[in-house]
Amino acid sequence: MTRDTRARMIETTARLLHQRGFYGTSLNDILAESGAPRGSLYYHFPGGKEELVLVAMLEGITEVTRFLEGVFAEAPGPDEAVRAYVQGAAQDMRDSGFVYGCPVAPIVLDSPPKSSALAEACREAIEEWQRILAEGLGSGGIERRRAESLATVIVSAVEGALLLARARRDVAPLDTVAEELALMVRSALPHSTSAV
Amino acid sequence: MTRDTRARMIETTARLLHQRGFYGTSLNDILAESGAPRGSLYYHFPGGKEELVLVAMLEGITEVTRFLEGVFAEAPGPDEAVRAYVQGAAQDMRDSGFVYGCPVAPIVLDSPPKSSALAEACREAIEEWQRILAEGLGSGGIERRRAESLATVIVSAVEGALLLARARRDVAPLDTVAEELALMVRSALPHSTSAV
Amino acid sequence: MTRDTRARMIETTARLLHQRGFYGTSLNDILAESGAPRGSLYYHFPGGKEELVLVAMLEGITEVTRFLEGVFAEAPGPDEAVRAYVQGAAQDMRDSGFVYGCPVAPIVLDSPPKSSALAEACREAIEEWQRILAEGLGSGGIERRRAESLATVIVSAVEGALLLARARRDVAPLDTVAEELALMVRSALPHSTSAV
Amino acid sequence: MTRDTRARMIETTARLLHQRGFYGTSLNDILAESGAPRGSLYYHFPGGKEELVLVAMLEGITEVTRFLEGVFAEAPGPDEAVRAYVQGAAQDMRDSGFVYGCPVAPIVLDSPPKSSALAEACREAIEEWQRILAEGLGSGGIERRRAESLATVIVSAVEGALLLARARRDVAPLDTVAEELALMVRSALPHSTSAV
DNA sequence: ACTTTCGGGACCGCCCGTTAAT
DNA sequence: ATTAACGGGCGGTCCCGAAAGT
Repeated sequence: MTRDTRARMIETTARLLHQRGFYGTSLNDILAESGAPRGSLYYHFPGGKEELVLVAMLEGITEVTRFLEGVFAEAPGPDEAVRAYVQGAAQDMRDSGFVYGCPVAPIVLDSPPKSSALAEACREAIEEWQRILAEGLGSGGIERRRAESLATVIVSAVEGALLLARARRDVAPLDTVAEELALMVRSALPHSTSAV
Repeated sequence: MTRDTRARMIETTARLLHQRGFYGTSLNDILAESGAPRGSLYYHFPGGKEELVLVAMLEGITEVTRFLEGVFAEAPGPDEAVRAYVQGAAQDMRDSGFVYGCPVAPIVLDSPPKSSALAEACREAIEEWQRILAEGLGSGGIERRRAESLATVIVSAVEGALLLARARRDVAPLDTVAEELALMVRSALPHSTSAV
Repeated sequence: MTRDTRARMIETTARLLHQRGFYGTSLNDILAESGAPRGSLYYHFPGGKEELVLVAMLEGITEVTRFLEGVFAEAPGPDEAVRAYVQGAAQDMRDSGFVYGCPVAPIVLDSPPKSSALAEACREAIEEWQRILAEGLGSGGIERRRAESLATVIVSAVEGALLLARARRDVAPLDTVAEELALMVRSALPHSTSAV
Repeated sequence: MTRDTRARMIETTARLLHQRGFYGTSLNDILAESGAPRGSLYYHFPGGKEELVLVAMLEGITEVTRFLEGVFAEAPGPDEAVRAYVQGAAQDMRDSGFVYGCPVAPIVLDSPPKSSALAEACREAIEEWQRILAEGLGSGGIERRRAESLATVIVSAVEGALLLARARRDVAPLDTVAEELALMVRSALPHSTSAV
């Protein structure tokens, strides 16, 4: 029961963070939706809201990281890996009714107070994703510096496309970005003939 | 004095929205920082917080739109226009101490309630920016469909790069995105030899 | 236009007082419903809310007083006069959708602050109605002391029956009270055989 | 301590409702006078003001109901029971410094919004009192229909006399009504000689 | 290990009244 | 006779966190 309560609180928190950000997510809502009593929160998360949010965000980050590692492990080439990454994000969006996007974006834009821990975690998550992408592109033969630039563009474009998709309630921007990023990566590959 | 009070409230609201989003921006903060009394708020904005936020956001949107139109009018080519656009965003970020990003992003991610007006305005702003970009790219000779795809990627990448820049408190992601997007546009131009 | 605005404000105030009492009636509501601008209120009623309420209440009191005088002037006997009085109140209730009751009751029960003027007016209105009733009954031959007692009972029963009628949204209590009070008065008449 | 805080809030609420009605009774006043912190209110009464008011009113209603049942159980006859009932009301008025009247009257006259629960409770309380009175009179030998009519008149007259007493800050109207109602009931009793 | 109850401050919106300018 | 623009305090609700009590 203990684990259930704790896990349910984390899940609910993650969802509410996506929907309404840090300040828009109230502990009361979390408690009400997860069915946990008030006291339990401070038993499981003595650090209060910030700790709970951090844990929920870290779980989301880990999922994204795992997924990103997976696509590079499984895709036939870097361009296909990137396409799969973006399409995975699109799927999450669609499946969740345009709620689930990037787990760090809402925190970054709300910039909660006393948030060195939260802000740090956001920064590190983004760096990790960039690193994985850069390595994946590098393995495909793209020169290191270029790969890092492309990784930055890819992370940026996906973050932005998630935002556009949510605003339109339509995954079309993610589809478009998936194609263009794949093309961009292909163009950067060493033996590419750059056919568009 | 009238204009001053009203204008000051809008300015303060815009800044706080960038810093902490819709839910993190309290009317008390706005009133305290703009030095306006509570009665004035509901005189100038009978619709309350939502109306004030809408007005502040619309002003920010207009600024971006104007700037975007300007870069295409003045730059020698579409690739340079895109570079100037992203560099303009980078400059705003730097000048504001990593506070000012996109005026619609915080609203989209907070998805305020009863907000058809706010959500609609966000959607329209993004479409407008995409339209301006697509037209600008089209004028440079890029085929219409491709221009629209690139416009989506550009808007997405800028949105995302603003988020990355904020997370890192460093405009490097915007610089990188500026270069890569310019390159991407140049590659799409008809007489391009696509040299990378 | 002046009279119109002023008169409309008074009317609206009277209605809102009946509906929600002194504290439940806001100047904003009055202004909104009467279509008058804010400044007009303090031009016509420098004393603010309390003065406006006093005026509105006094108009209502005068109407009741006039009606009460009328029934005694026109009815064939005191018992019929009392019946007509109560039925008049019932008609007001019904016609107004169970909004209009006694003009002083909401003020008495809210006991507004600094209200010597309002409270005094309520007290005087009640005394006036009792006086008219006592005189009317006395003219019918009922001994003076008894007439005064009956007047008190009649005013009380009507006040209470208005409250019951409103609570039930049904004028039945007023009909019942009309019959019983008429009977009570007839029983008190000198030549009455007290037949029921 | 739990019971104390909750009970104190209810008591204070009841008193303030009598004094100033629903809209004139602020939660701030209640909290200040009962010494309870804000959080306790929404813990004990999640429904907010309306729930607190409902509970306070129901307690007052129960007291009246108990008292009414008591007078019929103890008085030698229906007329004496009615006299005792009215005198009980008079005593409450006097003892409370002309604050305590009927617990439902202030709510009925303020007709709070969204208040089906409150309005319903008022209606039911009045019906219950009428029922008790009608039964008590019926037990004394008064025919059922007449007893019901008299019950309506009695409840009405007491409600009204409480209002008159409060307006005058004098229980005289209640004394008068006590005598006249007792007389009225006696006249309606089967073996009455109807001596006045 | 977990819950109940407290604590008080912040939220946004509305309140009534005033002022300076017509 | 009316208006625009304050002025600031109070409305009910909800906030996050802690304490007391199992």
